[in-house]
Amino acid sequence: MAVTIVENQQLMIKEKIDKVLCTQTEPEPCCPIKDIMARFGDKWSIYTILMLGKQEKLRFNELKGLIAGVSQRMLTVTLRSLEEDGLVSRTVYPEIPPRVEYSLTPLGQSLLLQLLHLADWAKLNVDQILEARARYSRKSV
Amino acid sequence: MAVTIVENQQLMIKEKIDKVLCTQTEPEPCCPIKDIMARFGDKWSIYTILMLGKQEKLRFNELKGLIAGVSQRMLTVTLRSLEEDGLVSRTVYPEIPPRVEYSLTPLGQSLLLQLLHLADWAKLNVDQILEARARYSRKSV
DNA sequence: CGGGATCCCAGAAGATACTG
DNA sequence: CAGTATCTTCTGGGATCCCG
Repeated sequence: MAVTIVENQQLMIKEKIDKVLCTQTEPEPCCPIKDIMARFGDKWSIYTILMLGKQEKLRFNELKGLIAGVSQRMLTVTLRSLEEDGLVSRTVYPEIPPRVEYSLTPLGQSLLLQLLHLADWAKLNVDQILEARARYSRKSV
Repeated sequence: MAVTIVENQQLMIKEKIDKVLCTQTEPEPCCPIKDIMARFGDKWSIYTILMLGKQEKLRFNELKGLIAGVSQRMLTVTLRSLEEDGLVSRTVYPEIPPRVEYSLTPLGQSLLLQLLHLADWAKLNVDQILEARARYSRKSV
């Protein structure tokens, strides 16, 4: 019956959730999602990854030009963080003037794919969300 | 040839990225990802969604008990935000003492599925990331 | 019980100036 | 050019008090 299929799916979802939550009550080792989300949940990481996904190799100021509104400090911080996690690689050419090129690592590329999935969801549902917001603001008037 | 297949895939990815970035240089209407990420990129939204995914209906203090470390203010703020976007529904029972139940809307459930995909990626790659971090910290000594 | 409103602080983000 | 250093500003979030 359709019901049991649905129920099975629900069960699988719950199992997955359990695994994700893991030892959430404990202080430390824990939660992959939260850790991962913290990486690219910030304001600039996503754009950085997307830009590098488009262009493969980019120098610092090229990136800065492509990401509207980012300050050079925040771009530095963002790139460092991504480099630290092995999502972005940084190549310094010891020339004068100096040249530094950034690109996605294979790991970074695989994350990009995930982000694009998420983007699909977002595009698919953005109207519903906007509608919900409008409804909400109307209600609270 | 394999090469052209890979190239085609790359092309599709770049097209997708273009769509996601859309008019990123313009100030306003823009970027679904960023908007969506801003919703659950914060500290507590994910946990809230996961918990409601597990339990269907939860009262405020039940939720507070399940999400380790959340303050009542932040839980309130988080729930309001999720409700505003139509991801969580809030049902008030006008009793004494008052009772309020929260649950995921269909939209929220579909987001949950996406988050679980992301969690799969995270679990699959968490070791690589930790390794990269270790390498990075060793390098900078 | 389930929050709303207010106050306050630490740490994140921005602007600017300087350097190898 | 690609940063680092420093200063300031802003915001997320905790603590507390209150109400229906």
